[in-house]
Amino acid sequence: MPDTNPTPHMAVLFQFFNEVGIINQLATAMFEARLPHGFLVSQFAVLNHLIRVGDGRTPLDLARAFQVPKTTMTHTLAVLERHGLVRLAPNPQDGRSKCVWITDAGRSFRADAIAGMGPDVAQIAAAFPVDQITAVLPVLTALRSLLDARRDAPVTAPTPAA
Amino acid sequence: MPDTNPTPHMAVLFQFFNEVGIINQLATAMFEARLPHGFLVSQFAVLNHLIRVGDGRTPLDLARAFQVPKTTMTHTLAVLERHGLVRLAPNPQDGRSKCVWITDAGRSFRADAIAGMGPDVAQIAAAFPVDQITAVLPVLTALRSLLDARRDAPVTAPTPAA
DNA sequence: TGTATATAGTGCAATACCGTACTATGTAAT
DNA sequence: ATTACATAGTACGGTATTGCACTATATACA
Repeated sequence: MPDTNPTPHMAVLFQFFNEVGIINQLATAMFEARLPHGFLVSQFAVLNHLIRVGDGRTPLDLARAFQVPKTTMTHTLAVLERHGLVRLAPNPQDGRSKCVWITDAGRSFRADAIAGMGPDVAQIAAAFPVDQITAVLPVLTALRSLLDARRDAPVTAPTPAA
Repeated sequence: MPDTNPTPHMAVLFQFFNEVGIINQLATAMFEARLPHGFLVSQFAVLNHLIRVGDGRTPLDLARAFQVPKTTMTHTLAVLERHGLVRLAPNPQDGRSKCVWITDAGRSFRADAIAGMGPDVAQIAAAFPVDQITAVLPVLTALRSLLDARRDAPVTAPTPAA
């Protein structure tokens, strides 16, 4: 009978990914409660990114930044464009491509959203030592990089004749 | 003109939640690549939970454990039941409720899945100090608890105007 | 007992996410 | 130039997720 118990390493990683998943759900719900009804964090995140990192990027750039499939980004951008929060223009550098520009309405939307989230974040910061979050960030970033790199070169199942 | 820049605390928390979201996506994709085609981590996670914590629980217990709406758990359990991986029985303690039991097929499914994930986890453990993950876990758990508690008593602030 | 209220689960509809396949455009090799 | 191949974006379909409304059962209390 094979061993069906995960190794200690697996147990730690499972627990880690489990916490990560739950935190993600709770934080998503928290932030979405502060967005206008029907808007999603994924949409806000794109607007925020366009301001933080700069707009004029291509949809594919954005898809890579958020690690989502390009079809997902197409959809997200379509929603934002439908609401007038971004504008899609042809990419003068590449006829296949487009550039994403945030509109004034998009800037307002983001500013209002951030303002609305302020009290929540303040409450968290008051109840939880932000230092600890800061301390944890490098580990998360490093692990994210590893997972990202691994994605392009996953473990190849034991191929005897490789 | 109002300040549209997030506070330093907000910036840290945004970055944190962003990393958490991306790690969640990458880890989900990694694990799902090792599940039989079409199965999702959310389904595997329930099976894993039933073995780790014990089966015979109610759907609502499971929904709470994973912090998902009960309708989501209904759906996940329906998929698992359709594949014969869990069995739903009436709850003798409560006529409104049910009990979820994992089947032998469900145990095999979980064991196979964990075995399939082994090489990935081993590769990560080899390339990344698991000690750091272990060290980070208490912070995540504490923050998760805080978010969870906050969920029932959020900041009372004017909801955004649509 | 009877009535009001709370809780467990589900049906339904809306939509986000994402894989596949396709079009259009760019790039490289000859 | 022509051909082959690579890349950016999208249309479409399938499924997960989730809010709302509903049923059935439990609980509290008069």
